Amino acid sequence: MTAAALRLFAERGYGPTTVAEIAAAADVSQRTFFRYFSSKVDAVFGDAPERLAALHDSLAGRGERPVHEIVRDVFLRMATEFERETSVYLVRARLMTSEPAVRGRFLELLATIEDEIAAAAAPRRASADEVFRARLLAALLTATLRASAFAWAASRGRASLTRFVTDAFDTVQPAAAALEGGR
Amino acid sequence: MTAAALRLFAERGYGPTTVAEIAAAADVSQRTFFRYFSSKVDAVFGDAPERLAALHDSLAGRGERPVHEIVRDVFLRMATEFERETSVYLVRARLMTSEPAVRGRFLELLATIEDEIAAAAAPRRASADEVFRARLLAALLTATLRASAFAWAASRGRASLTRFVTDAFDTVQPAAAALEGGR
DNA sequence: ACGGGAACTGTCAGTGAGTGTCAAATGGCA
DNA sequence: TGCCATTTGACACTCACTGACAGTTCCCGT
Repeated sequence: MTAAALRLFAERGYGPTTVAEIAAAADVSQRTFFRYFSSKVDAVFGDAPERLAALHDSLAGRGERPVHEIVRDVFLRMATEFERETSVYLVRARLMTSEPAVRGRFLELLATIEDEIAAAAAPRRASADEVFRARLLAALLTATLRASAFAWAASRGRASLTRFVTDAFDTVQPAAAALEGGR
Repeated sequence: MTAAALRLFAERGYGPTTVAEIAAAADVSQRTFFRYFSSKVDAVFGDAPERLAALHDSLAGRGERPVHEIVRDVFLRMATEFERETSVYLVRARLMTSEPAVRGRFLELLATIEDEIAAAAAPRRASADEVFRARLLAALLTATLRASAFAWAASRGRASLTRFVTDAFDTVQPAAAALEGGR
């Protein structure tokens, strides 16, 4: 179903493709489409729940390791998957840059990721200041993913996504460590 | 018209309020509403164009000053305005946290701001690597605004927004300076 | 093999956002 | 007053999305 949607989006563009057409291409009713995806744009990010769950589990199962290292690993794992199936994810990346709605949804997903990270980084019963620091840390970390994704999309998949992510984390590392370690 | 929309959103909530109702409250036709705002959610951020223009001008008119200092000043000026008219902007902030659509629009606006900053930070005829560094810098700088805005909204306007912004920029400063100064 | 309940799917009707088209109104300005 | 341009309203239409209900499929113990 996601496959049918992405194919149609790639062929005719996001806007001109109707949900009815996607449903027909996937041999289901329109109503069924909306049982699987809560919106048209969600069909583009069908795997979001799993990715979020993976992040959540990794953060929950961290021992003493700092949050930013966990996040770095998770993001790198994601980048590797993206590069393994470039064709699929490039369609997505292109939609992301051309269609405001898709871009918006992507940003919302990143915000959810950010919430997840911020929650994990804040100590139990954190002060307002600690909450803010956790949020800022999370914002910094998702900034790496956002910048990498856009740069990758702009290069049309020719540049190395994993290298972008690695570089981004290298530059952010000191600030992140300070936010987490520092008093 | 923005005033009428915000009032209705605050009274009945975002979802239940229809565009027809907003238009009626503002004594215009529904068609006219959509001439002023390209979507329902846009009525919440009626001042976005001006703010974007202000940022653009400040960036264009910078001499030798680094981008992150300019952005810091612009953001602080915005924060001051927000705190001057708390009642209006708190409605917005609350909608931002409760309504996914509003939150999405806010994130898109931030992304546009990010584009603006990235464009200003990248040298003319930049290499792919320089473009990425500019993007990352821009992502870091907007992260400060995002974290501050959410923290402020969470505190229901009781905490100091300008202090959040100041603190955020202090922690990001080294990384930003490195991204801009370092080759 | 069979009955029954649960989960899945289709049909239908409806709401509301957003757009194109064109005519009417409005507001300077000569 | 008459002319032009910009703004507004009215109407009709598309499409995303939802609620309600009925039919279908699948799985389970017997």
